[in-house]
Amino acid sequence: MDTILSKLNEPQKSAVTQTEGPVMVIAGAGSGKTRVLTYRVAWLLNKGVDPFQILALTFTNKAAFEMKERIIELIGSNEARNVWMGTFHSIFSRILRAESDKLGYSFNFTIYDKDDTKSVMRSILKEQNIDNKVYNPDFVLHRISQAKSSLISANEYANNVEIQAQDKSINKPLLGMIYQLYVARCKRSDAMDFDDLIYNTNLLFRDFPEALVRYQHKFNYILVDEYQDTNYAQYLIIKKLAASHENICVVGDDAQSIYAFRGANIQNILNFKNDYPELITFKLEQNYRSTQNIVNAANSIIAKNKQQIAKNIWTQNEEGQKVTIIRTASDAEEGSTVANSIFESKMNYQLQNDAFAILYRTNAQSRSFEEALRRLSIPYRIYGGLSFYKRKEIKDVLGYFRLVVNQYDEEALFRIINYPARGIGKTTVEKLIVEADQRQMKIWDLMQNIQYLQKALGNATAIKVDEFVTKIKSFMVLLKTKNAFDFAKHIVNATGIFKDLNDDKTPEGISRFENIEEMLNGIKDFSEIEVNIETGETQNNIRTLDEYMLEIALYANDEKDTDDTRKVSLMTIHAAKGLEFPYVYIVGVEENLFPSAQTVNSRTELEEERRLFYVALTRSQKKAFITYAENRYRWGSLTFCEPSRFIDEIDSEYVEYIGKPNSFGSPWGSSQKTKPEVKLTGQAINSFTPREKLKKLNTILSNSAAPSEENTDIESLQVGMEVEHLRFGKGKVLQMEGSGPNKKATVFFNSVGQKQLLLKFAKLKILS
DNA sequence: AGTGATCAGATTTTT
DNA sequence: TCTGATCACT
Repeated sequence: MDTILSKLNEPQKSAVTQTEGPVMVIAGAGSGKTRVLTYRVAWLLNKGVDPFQILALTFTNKAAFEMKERIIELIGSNEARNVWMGTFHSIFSRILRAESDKLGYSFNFTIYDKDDTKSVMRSILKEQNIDNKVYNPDFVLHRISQAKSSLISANEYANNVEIQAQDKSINKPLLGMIYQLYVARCKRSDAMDFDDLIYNTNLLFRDFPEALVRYQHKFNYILVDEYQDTNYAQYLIIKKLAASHENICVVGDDAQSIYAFRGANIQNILNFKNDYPELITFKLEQNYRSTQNIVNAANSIIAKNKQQIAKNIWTQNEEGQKVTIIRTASDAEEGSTVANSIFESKMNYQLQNDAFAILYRTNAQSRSFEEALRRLSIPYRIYGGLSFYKRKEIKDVLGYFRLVVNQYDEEALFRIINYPARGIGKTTVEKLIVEADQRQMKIWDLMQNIQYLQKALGNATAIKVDEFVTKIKSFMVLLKTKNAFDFAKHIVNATGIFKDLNDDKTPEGISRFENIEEMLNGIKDFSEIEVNIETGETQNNIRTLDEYMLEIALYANDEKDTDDTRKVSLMTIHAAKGLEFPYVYIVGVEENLFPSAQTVNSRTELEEERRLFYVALTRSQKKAFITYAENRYRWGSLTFCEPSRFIDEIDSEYVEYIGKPNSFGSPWGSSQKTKPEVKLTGQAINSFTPREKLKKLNTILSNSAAPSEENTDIESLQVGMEVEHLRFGKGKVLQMEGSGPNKKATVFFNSVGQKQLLLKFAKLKILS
């Protein structure tokens, strides 16, 4: 264990070994936060603490998984698997299932995702004849989410004089009533939304003190990662659980708080000391990730924020290259510029695709980069966006799974009751809803009473509904006996979904079919690998589909990559939190996009955008690029864009500007400040001479092949010729393909073997 | 009841 | 540009 400690610096060491009492670790970007958390858990385990007594809350399930893997490596034992480690949502959903009867839910309660909640909300508004323009479903749901994160129940909301007055003043007096209806509707469906998982845990601990005491006793050591992003409801859970032993360690960085829009309360970290007067605070200020230039540039940005804990982030790393700011004419050019730049760096430094990340503010921006990367045949992977589990065909199949597990799941029921078509249309469903309402029954219970059905729907339709019910019931019988894979296969066959999609030979149909197959494969993997969560042993028990459902409900966003090709990463900055890449491109850095138009009128929101920019910049290890376009297609039409204020805010000492020769005025628009023109004074750490560097930039900036000396030569290049490459030395051309700017050559080099080169970039000299 | 066409609205970020 | 919601037609 001492060898482990030797890998830590002084403040890290203290943060790891101070296991008793309340501890707060303020960890600057790249200061080894994850390392401290990992080592702290390893340290506890090594001291003999029972893994079942450690609760470690992370921000994503992926982070939890990776941390467990590292701890296992560190202590050389699978014991770490038994640590209660995961997101607030996954850990407390586990606890809620165990205690579900206390709160009036069943063990198999469904977790509604955003699509489900939106659909619930839409149908409530429709039933109540409420104008969904005034009561925009997203707005209403956001409001309800805020209330739940502040532990305000629907009844409290509806009866609170102040809230009601406030809602009236924004002309939305019905919000309280809608909230009540929404809660009743979820309850009736035996379903919890994401906020309920936290809210109901609070209810459990409030109303069942013996349960609270049990968990207080169970979790002797509590760790919370990304503490700056917790909301009030989460904060209170932690506070209650830690109350008896106070062995609580929170780790975070106020400068990286970027989830206030989701209810995160930055005060949780700023006020932590008030709750625990004995608090010991450690600050991790040495950055191990980035070059000096990046650290300094990031510091100069974040200094513009008023609300923050004082800290001094520094690094011993090399000075590095300046942050390069690139102007392009359009979003399409932005895409090709970035793709070309990646291609070039790959060639020049022999880098892998996974050394690069493209970070943007909104998911919608990914398109131009996808297209440009595809044109250069650079593999990429988009994180976030439309995840696998959100695809229509997948949700349809999941609808069956869900209904079989929980028959009261109305969202699932409505989705599949007529898919594939079986003659139960919209009118029938509406009649069912009305009838169930009148008889004060749940829809599923009503559907089992054939007399009621006949009365409400007529004989012919009643039979169809009855057949549907019989089918679902037959699935329910199989659920407990078949393993997940066999069961899922049975469902897609018995319902006709498989045949339905197999018959569809359009490209979309084929892709849907393949997605279903992929899901079945995923389920197969699941049902074959059994890891006992209590002991960590693998067993041969069958894993049933309801277990699968529990697993995926909260993992819907961590889609796993199926092949292991190294790829360029494309993601939003939010999704990039906690990650690092050698080369980072922050793109679309324009006013009204980043910062986003909705945030520029409020100081707190603007500060959050600035923190977001800080997070983006501090993802980079070696080199950061910032790009913006002067024109961009937004919702179909071309709009003019101005560079973001954040570009101005970086201390000019740490940046270099690149733009095409400005044909109309200063490249900085009408900006009053004098801006440095193209400035290339950065002390390059690589071997480029300034002249080569300029040439490189020119290449980056040109979309079409820039005709340089080499390129004119290249026109005459043919198979069999001897060539010389700047980096690889002498070689022989084996093959040529493509034409114009996309002309490629396969060359065998004496030094490194066979390489494929895009002639536009490869600085080849013809020798013979 | 089911299908196809037309039109409006969307873009902030996510467990 | 793309998705979904609504409407008209079969």
